[in-house]
Formats: sequence, C-alpha cells, structure tokens
Amino acid sequence: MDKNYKYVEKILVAVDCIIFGYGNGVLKLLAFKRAITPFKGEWSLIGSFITSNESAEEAGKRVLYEITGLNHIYMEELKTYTKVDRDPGARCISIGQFALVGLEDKKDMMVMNGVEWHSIANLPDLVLDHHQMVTDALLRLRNKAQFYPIGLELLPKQFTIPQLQTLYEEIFQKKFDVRNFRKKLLSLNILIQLEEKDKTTSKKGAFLYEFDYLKYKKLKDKGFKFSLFKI
Amino acid sequence: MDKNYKYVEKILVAVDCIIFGYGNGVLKLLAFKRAITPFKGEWSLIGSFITSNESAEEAGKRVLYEITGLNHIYMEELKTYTKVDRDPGARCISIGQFALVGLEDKKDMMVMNGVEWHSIANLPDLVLDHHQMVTDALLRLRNKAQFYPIGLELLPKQFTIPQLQTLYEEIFQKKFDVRNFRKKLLSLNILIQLEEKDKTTSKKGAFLYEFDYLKYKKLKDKGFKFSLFKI
DNA sequence: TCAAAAGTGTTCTTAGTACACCCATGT
DNA sequence: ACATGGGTGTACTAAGAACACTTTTGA
Repeated sequence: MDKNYKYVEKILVAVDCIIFGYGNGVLKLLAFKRAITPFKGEWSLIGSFITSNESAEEAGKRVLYEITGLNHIYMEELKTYTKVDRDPGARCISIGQFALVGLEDKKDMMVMNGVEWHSIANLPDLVLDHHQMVTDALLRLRNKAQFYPIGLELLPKQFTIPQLQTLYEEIFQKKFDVRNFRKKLLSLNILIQLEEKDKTTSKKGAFLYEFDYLKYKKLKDKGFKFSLFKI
Repeated sequence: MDKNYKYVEKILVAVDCIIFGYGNGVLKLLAFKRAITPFKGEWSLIGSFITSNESAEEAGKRVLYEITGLNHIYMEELKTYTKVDRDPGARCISIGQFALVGLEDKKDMMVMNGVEWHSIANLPDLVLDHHQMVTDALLRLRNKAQFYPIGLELLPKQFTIPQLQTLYEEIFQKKFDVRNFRKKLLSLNILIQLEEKDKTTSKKGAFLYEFDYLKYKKLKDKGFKFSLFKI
C-alpha cells in the first residue's frame, strides 16, 4: 500500500517460456540442457531475467529469438510463479510465457547446442517448478483451443482439414468423427478453400485451406465463438 | 538464460487487488483514495509491494486483510502487468490479484478511512493502469462464471434461486428466463435445498439453497462443467 | 486393380429456447 | 381482496452425435 519506493526490497524477475511446437503429428516442448551451474546438465525451459527496458512478453520474445532465430511467434502470459522457495538459489519470481510454434514451415529454424524438442508424451524431468509450468500450459492450450482458433498457430499457414483434425486429436487426446468434424468446421465459415491440394499424405490429395483472420475478428467482435465441439 | 544471479538487476514487484463485491443487487469494486504521494487524492486499487517472505497471493490476501479485516476470500491471479513505463515513479511490475467478496453476510466488515465500494457501472478514474486491470478482471469474471460456480463466491452461503439469477443478470448484463434458468440450474444437481425460506424479499418467501461443493468437485474431476447457458 | 487417405448425408438424440399462468402470503 | 414476488410445464427448434460408403489416384 505504502508506495514509499525507496525502502522496498526489489526482487529478481525472470520469464520462462513454455514453447509448444507441432510437427510430424506430434506435440512437442522446447527445452534446453543447462551447460552451467546452477542445475548443470538438467533440462530447463528457456528463460531469462527481465531487464529494465523490456516487458515480460518482450523478454520472452527476445529469448525465443536468441535461441531459435524465430520471430512473430504466438505468445501470451500464462501465470506468474511466486512461491517464496521456488528457486533455492535466490528469491526469484518467474513469469511463465506460453508460446506456440508451427514446425512444418519452419525447417530453417536454428537449433542451438543443448536445445531440443521433446515429445509431450515423453518429457524429461525439468528443473525447479518448470514441470508445473508445462502442466499449466497444457491445460491452457486445451482450454483455449476449445474457444479460440489458437490451434492454427501450430499449423502452417496453408493446411488441410485432416491435418487440423489430427492436431486437435493430439491436443485433446481424443478421436473425432471425420464427418462431424468437417461439417462443424466448415459451418463456421472462416476457412478459405484454395485451389491446390496437398498430396504429401495421400494419392488423392487433400484441399488446402487458409484461415480467414479478418472475418474471424469481425465475427468475434459480434460475440461469435470459435468452438468445434463439446469436450 | 544465464542465471548468474549476482549481476542481474532486481525489480520492484507489487500486487494490486481487483476486489469485486456484490450487495443489494449491485456489483462493486473496492478502491481507496490515496492520502499520500504519489497520486495523492486519486483512486487506486488496493495493493502492496511483495516482501521477501510471501508469495503474490499471500501478499494479496495480506493487504485485503489489513484493509477490510476479511479472511478466507476467493482470490486468483489475474495477470501480471509489466510494461516498462506503467509506473512513472519507478520500474515496477504488478501482479493483479482477482478477488470476490459476498457483501450480504459480511456486514461486520471493516471500512477504513478512504476505502470505498464503487458501483461497477459508475467507477471513478483510477491511477496508473488500474482501470485496465479492472477491465481485464471483469472479463475474467464473465468468462469464468460461464463454466465455474465462481459466482457463488459473491453470494452468502445460503441463497435463493432468484438471488442467483439476479447476480448472473448483473454480471452478464443480460436477462434470463426464470423457468429456463431454474430448470438448467437444478438439472445440474449440485444444489441442496434447505427447509427454510428467505422472506426478506417477498411475502411468499423463496427457498434457500446451499451449493454442494463436495459433489461438484467429484463431478468436476469426471469432466463435468458448471455451465448455465450459452452467452 | 488395389491400397490408402479424402470426402460426403441422413437419422436420432439431446439441449436450448420461447412462452403464460397459478401459488403463497403479508398487509 | 389484492399486490408482490415465487414457482411451474410444454411444445418447438437447433445443435450434437452416431453411423458406412464412394471417390481419387499413384504405384
């Protein structure tokens, strides 16, 4: 209450990025193996301390860029972790930043030494409360994907309907009926069908679509919800 | 990334509480008029700097207690505000804590000098980015009330169905059909009807109910969602 | 010609919405 | 006896769920 700034103790503030990627039909997490103490040799989320001239999201995007060379990545705040003893090294709070990366069209991505994509189904142990962060982030992904077209951040700009369905099945660990999925999806009227087909997964080929972000935004402002099914 | 703790700058970390109360059919916000600089005479959310031996939620609950004498109040993290220039006095990030208080059964609440409940419909200007925090919190309240029985935090332990409906109508700024509201609500099977009636608002009286938290928790674990209607 | 994935329609079931009157009681 | 808020049931409509076969084409 008393904002007598001078006599207040300052605290270390970090960001840690929970970065999900999707490629080859598998949902993955980006982590790196620490080369220096503390926690040398252990897996950790990618993070950084926040400097005086950047916001948490800026710091998150900065480290993500430093590590992968990627820019313009979907990122939102997840939660702030403030338990007094969460880091034995020092009192340090961490702002979790939740990020999504489509891996199919980012083949040129940098992969630095010690940085690796891990299948969600088979994660290594992570330092500190990073595992909790991943659990929280997965929940966020599932909750948000129900009502927002956030899943599309994990796909290339042009994608097929079977591809999208497979992604949803991976996210929710649940199978959907192909006919109902397609019917519901197209009834939302926010996909643009392209001329071309993607023939990489079948001989017949599947039509490519693009998401109509402008139309979606307009609809959203009118109260429309992007909802594919009841979970 | 480099957790070379010693050479990293520390930052002021505050909590600001967005405290909603509900009484006399009106949704209200708790704020206080600053008696000291900076921002003397201006309205502000209730907040504090975080000390080295408390988490953000503990700090939030601490100030809430200091200001109102209230304990065991619903509180969750809203969002962390980290813009570099959000506080002209110093680089300072603030963790927004979202809280709900039912006012009907807290008549004994302390009301300190300068602290006031303001109708949401008629808020004063607030310092810094506090107005943004309130906007975000209202959105959170609406989003969360759709799928979680969070609205009950704003009512006394024993409440009537018309009372609950009025609350929802206040939160969503929307009228609901009495028959459909009651039907849907009771179909969830998580309210316990009591013997007594509340006769304060009508001659006939309305039956009192209690929420069955245990039953709700069990159902929730099985995937049940507390959802009253499509918004 | 056949294997493999893409694409398509109908019926049934469930949940949501719209709507109007009687009930209990204190004054 | 009447005014006031509490309580109830039914018919219609829309959305979700279940379900199996045809199409295309490269090898």
